[in-house]
Amino acid sequence: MLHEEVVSRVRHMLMEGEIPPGARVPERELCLALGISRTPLREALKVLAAEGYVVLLPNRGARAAKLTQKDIQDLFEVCESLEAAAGELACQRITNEKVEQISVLHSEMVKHYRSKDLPQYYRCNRLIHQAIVDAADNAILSSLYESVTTRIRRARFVAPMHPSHWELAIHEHEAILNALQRRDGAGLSHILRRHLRHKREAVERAGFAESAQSEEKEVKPARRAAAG
Amino acid sequence: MLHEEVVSRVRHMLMEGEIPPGARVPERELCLALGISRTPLREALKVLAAEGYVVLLPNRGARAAKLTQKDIQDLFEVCESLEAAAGELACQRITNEKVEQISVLHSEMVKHYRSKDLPQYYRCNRLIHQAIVDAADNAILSSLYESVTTRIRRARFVAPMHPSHWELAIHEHEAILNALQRRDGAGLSHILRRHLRHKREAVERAGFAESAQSEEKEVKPARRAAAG
DNA sequence: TTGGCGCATTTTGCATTCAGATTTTTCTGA
DNA sequence: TCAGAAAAATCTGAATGCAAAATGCGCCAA
Repeated sequence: MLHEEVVSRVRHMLMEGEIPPGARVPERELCLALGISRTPLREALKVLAAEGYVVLLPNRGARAAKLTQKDIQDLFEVCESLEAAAGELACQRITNEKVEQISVLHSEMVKHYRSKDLPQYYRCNRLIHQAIVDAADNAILSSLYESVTTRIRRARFVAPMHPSHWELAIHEHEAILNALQRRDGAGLSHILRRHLRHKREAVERAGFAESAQSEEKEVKPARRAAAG
Repeated sequence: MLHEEVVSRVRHMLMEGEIPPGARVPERELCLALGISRTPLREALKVLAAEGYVVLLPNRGARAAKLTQKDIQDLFEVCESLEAAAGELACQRITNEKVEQISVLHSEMVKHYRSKDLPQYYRCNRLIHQAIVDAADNAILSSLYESVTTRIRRARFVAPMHPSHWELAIHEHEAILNALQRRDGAGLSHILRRHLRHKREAVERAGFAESAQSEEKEVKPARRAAAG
């Protein structure tokens, strides 16, 4: 099994909350579950620590990193800057074909919006933002964006999404596509920022209750009830 | 020896060019040199790969990552956005004491400029930029900035710095301090961007000759002329 | 002389093992 | 019954060992 395979699988577990934030990462169990020995798992944990998914306590193993409200705020702020930068650069560098591809994705997304298919809508949404970032043709930017959005997604705000916010998001996406077609870097940058701020506001409204409680429990069941 | 210790030491080696870009990372030798076994070294290499300092080739070990002109361009672009974001946020959040500290650093830097003490000048310069980023009070931003600037510094453009550019940099720093004191986020953001662009231009002018040659050697003596 | 093939050596990736630290359990005494 | 201490069990961090892959070389044929 490749190291990267182990890293993704464990990262996925952390993302999905199979290992809840603050909980110890059970080395032994994971080795059993993945069918590997401790060596590659520990290597993966080091990488995940560098990525910010776990924290390593000397002689006390690894714990799944907590995502505080502040962490999420920080991630959103950085994400906003990265997207804004991507918008500026994308307008300078994007090809007509790429714009066309994004346009197609956009139509598809609107279609899913009309049929209120949230998962598919999210999928298209992600692909569009990803495509814009990739169009900036900056590998560093892409990798940081990937890292930041993944960590944001870890917070799992699958709130049902208020209809008014959803509609607003669609309108913003129209503006995004429009700015991209006009190669209006400043405009795209601006609208991307606003778009993400709105998302963040929606997320904060929806997420507060949920994350407040998970903040409380000091997650340390130790004996019994390792993961339900 | 702590894992982090190993990571820093090897990263330092990569930064200093003791392991030149593109060269294989000799596991065995490094173990000897650091007095450790392969296990912690390999863990460190995984982390450094995640950080982008080395690339891991399956069953072929690790190689020091190359820094192409494109990589440097990408890093500068991202760095610019991060600093701009930091400037905006810092103006909203910075305390008077922090501004005062930066002001002191600034004076010190000007002093070193007057006496043409480049290393000390660079030191103050770094501390000022770092302080502004830290004043943004965003842990994610700080860590990404740290990572990006470190990687830029790896390129080692210790060009003697043109007097005209140096003077310009000082003027820009005056403006930076001024914007910070006025809490002019937009202004600070703008001047930080311009400042970094100028640095990048200077670096590109100075660095081209140097990096062009190191670009050539395919650092892979092995079979001779693998990609001549 | 040169190009291709096969074998020995080296290197990589992972499992296993070992020493040290930590946590849990048990025992003792009040 | 309970607090504190000692001992056992567990867990972490690192070294070593082993199988598989890759590299280096030597040989053979054209």
